[in-house]
Amino acid sequence: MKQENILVCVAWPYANGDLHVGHVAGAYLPPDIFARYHRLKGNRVVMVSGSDAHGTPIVVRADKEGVTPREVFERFHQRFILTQQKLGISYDLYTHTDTENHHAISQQMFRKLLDNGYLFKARQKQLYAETQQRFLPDRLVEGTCPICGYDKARGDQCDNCGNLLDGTQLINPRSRIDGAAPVVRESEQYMWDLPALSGRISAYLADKDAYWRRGVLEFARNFATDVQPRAFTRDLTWGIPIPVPDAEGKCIYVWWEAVLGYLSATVEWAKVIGQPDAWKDFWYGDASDGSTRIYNFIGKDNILFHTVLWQGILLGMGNLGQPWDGDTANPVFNLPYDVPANQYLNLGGQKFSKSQGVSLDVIDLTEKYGPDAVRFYLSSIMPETRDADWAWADFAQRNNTELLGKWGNLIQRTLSQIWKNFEGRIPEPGPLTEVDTALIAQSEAAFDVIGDMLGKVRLRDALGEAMALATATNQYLDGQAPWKMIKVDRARAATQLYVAARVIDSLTVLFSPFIPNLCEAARRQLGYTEPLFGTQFVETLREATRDHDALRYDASLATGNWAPSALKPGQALGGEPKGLVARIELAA
RNA sequence: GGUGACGUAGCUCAGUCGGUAGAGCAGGGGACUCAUAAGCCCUUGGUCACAGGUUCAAAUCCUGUCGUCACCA
Repeated sequence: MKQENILVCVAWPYANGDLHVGHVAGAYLPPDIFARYHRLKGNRVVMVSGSDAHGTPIVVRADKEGVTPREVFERFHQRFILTQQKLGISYDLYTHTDTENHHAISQQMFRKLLDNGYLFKARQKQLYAETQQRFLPDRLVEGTCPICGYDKARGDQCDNCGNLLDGTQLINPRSRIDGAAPVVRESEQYMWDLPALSGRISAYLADKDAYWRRGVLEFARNFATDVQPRAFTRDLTWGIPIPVPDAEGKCIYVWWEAVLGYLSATVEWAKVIGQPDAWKDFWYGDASDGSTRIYNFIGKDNILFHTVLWQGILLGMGNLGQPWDGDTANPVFNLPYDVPANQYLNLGGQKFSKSQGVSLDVIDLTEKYGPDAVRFYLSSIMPETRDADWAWADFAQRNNTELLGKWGNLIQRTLSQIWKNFEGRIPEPGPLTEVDTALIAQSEAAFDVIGDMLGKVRLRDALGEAMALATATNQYLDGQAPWKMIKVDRARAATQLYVAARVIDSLTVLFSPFIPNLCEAARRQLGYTEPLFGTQFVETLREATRDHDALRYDASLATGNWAPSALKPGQALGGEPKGLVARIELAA
């Protein structure tokens, strides 16, 4: 089969607070499962993301703490790297938006849109904080609602009556940072002529019925038909300056350069691996036969940006060639093939909210329970169709009954019988009975069935299907009872245990996108010495004026294949089998 | 306020083009013992948010209400 180019784009976390399990379940774990599957299939996978470094909230936080914005975002960038490394989110490149590379490409984006006629100037009224010499985002202003009179309405919305507001409408506005009254100031900004692109965006959305999630598509179409021009620049101190003369203090609005990160990070990845043109295979490669695909994994709050606005940028830019440099030879960008947005994960029925103490520290969780217990639970309740809920009792129960009871115990009961009765070597099978071949056939078919689900980003279903095969194997063992057979017909018992071991071998691959660590460990117990996957590492990447840390993935040692087991009789187990899955006992 | 999505067993969720409601877990019972008292078999349990409507037939289509969520210069 033809090797496919799969670009896995992951939402860029904003470097202003820690990641919690809700983020992980919604946006970070799904792409990792997806990427691991495609790597096993032998496809060329690049998975990119990074920390979103710019914007006023980071500046405000920095001011509060008396440090620079760079210090704030660097701190969270390091936390994001650590968190995702602990969970095993296998980025080919996890970078950030304050690199020279990203700045340069963002400025190219601005120039392309300007040169292509999609940006125009307009004067805007905005609230300006004289005490801080800074324009204030609407959400950082509060005052009296002009509609209902509520005196703690925010500039973007009134929490009392629910109406949307413009910060300049507030009566007695005051800064939520220091309480000082802001003033209205006019400012000239570049506006993005999104309506000029709406026809092409709608055309892009027209043929997605077959495979986009319905809610995502409805949402996108709804907006694509009626778009307004949007501010493309802001008066910002911490951002990417626009590359035009006399534009002091004007930066590209954070959202636009953040989504551009998907492109710039792919470019950076290509540089880092020493093949500077490799990114073009994904962004310019022939996608007409479906063999080159771009996926964007996000939470439901980002749907608009990733199904309409980002497409608008890509269409508006056309390509990354620079007409002002005489480079017009490049073709147009590929647009995202699918945007499998997830719903939210709540915690014990409440929304995650750090300020109200509703949060779960991911680093802490992985250290206490191991990454795979967390990955398994999040995968089995993954909010693919609607909001889901993290319930502690459910977490422990699923771990103990499914991951441990069905899967871990299946390995343990099979291998320990082999260890005790067959000198720790995979036994030589005799003739296979109908029951044997039926189970093996089921395990082989599972690669297509589960692969199909994974390819369609139905991850929760795929995990359930793998677990069903584990159950079938447990049923097989209970029906065959090799522990009895060993006493009367050693050869038949050998066959039974071989069949079970062989299906387990297949299951270590089928489960591996979800619970890679447990599967690698199970394979070592089966006697394999080579890993399915590569390894993650943190590398400091150097540019001319500054360095940055990035999370990377080295696939050179990976040997996994999305293919049924070819387990060899006689293979020596990797030592006496020991339980792989830890029981979780919650304190009462 | 506008737009969209969702509301199915105690819990987490499936239900494709309308045809007498499903799975896993929890609860109850049983046979076994290789296995981390795990696994296997059987089983209780639902007026499919509510109210109307279309239809021979609606969880499924339409309208309204309530609730939840997201997005909206």
